[in-house]
Amino acid sequence: MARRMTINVDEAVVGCCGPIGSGALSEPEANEAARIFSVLSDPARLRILSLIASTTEVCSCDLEGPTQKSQPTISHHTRVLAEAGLISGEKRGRWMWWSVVPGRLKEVSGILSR
Amino acid sequence: MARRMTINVDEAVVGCCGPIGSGALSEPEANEAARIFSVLSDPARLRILSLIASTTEVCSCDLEGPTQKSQPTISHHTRVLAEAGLISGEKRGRWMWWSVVPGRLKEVSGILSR
DNA sequence: TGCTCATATCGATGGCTGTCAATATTAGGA
DNA sequence: TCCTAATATTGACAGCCATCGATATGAGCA
Repeated sequence: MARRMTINVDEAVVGCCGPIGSGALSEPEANEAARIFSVLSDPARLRILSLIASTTEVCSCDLEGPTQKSQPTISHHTRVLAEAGLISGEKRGRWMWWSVVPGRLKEVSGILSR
Repeated sequence: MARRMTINVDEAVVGCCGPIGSGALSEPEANEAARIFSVLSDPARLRILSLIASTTEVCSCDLEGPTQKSQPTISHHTRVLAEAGLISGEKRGRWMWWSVVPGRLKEVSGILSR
């Protein structure tokens, strides 16, 4: 049986702040935005995200090869991406399948508009 | 007299990679993209960027107050932002004036599209 | 040329995090 | 209920970086 697993998505993050050019960011706004971008500031994590975003679904086991990272490291990165609301995972049998959260990437990129 | 100062803008960064959802990022592409996002992953730096992006020009001296950071720290952050091609500075007299580089923010946000 | 002031650079430090080995957990199959 | 396989968690460590005090640079001014 399939279960939707959305791990600890911080709801407050989802609409953290308006465009960066419309008024100075408050300290909490800046903290939240920085936290999102820090999730995107790791090469391995970006490659994982791009692998998932380029298809509909990717198994955790198919991420070790392309990224050349150990299994615990992959697990760590997918968790971080999920907690940031960028991807969500579904466990089917022994396998974990990841897919991007629709609209989330657009939301984050919206921070950078003026 | 005014001089345009563009500090060490890495040209190769400008078009580092296509949208994150159109094929897996190569290792160099991921490295470059991660480097850009790491520049955006600091709260103080984001506040500085938003202060500059919300007006046409901001003096370095006007960044210490709102951010509550020391002068060396401000100088460090503006340098990092400039090296990432996000802002550019112009020295007039004793003051350094910063403004956003047109189109650069849009370029970076483009990485996050599918 | 001195003096002052805005900014830049240097050096040191504390905290954060990416990484992996070892281990735990959980699901399917016999 | 064992065994195996996929993933999660834990613990430890190394490298990076934000921060600031001290100092250097350089521009305006008298």
